[in-house]
Amino acid sequence: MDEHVVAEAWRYVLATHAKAMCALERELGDRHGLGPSEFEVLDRIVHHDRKLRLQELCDEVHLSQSALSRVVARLEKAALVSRDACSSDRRGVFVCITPEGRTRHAAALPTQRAVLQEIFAGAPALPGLAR
Amino acid sequence: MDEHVVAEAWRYVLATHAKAMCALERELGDRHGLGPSEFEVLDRIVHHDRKLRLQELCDEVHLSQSALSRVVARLEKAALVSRDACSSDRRGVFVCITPEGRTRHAAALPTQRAVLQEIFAGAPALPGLAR
DNA sequence: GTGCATTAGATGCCATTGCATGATTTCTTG
DNA sequence: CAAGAAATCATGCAATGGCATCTAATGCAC
Repeated sequence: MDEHVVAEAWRYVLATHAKAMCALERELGDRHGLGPSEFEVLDRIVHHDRKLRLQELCDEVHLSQSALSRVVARLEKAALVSRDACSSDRRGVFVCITPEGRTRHAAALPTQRAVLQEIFAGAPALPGLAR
Repeated sequence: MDEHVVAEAWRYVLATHAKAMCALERELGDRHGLGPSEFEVLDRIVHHDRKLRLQELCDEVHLSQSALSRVVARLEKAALVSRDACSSDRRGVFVCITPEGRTRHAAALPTQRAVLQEIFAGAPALPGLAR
């Protein structure tokens, strides 16, 4: 692939990621007391609509296993999820979203959508995917 | 813009950023002892081919002013750049790349290019930009 | 069943980052 | 010129992340 195109694509990814992450951190944090990672985890659980093993979550979020472990720990401390033992494999841990977790996620979702909308609307973003 | 398209674009940005950053960190780190931020700063200076004010750099890299200050401090400790006083504005600091800095950058550049090439070749990436 | 490799998840440690703030210098206003 | 506002860069601090490692549980080979 042409080197110049790669460089341009990389600059686009870097810029978009930086802008979006920064905005998400600010908006989700100020408005809902959630970090992007916390929201992401809640979002994945809501999306699947069932309790998930930590390892399953690990495949879906772009975090190391250790970072995910800590995010879940923070969420549990905030009572937004609970960690339940897995009866079939006692090493495993199920992460269950609590009612309060659902509420917080539902409240934060429009904020996240709005931020991303804003970012990607501003710059045509991904012309190839955008139709 | 369609909500689904935005979500897809955001997933693309997240995934590409994570994969590329991780690979860059590994390859640049192992092969050349540079982090992505360090390389980025060297690259910007080489690109402009002159000494830059810290603030100018700040506009070009996606780092906070404080993070940039520390990256430059690390680069200085590694003797890859020098911090020179700015005579016209004694608050300012010029960042000059050293000969060794140029050498290291030149050595690392192909690695960076190869990593990005690999990432963006693997998945067609940005069809809209990719031709 | 015993022992060894493997897997799941938690944790110690360290590096990097952003925010708030500090110190110094420059600019602006009167 | 004096005083306060603004700009530039450095630094204290806390949060987050990854790597290596630890513990516990499972699976595999014999």
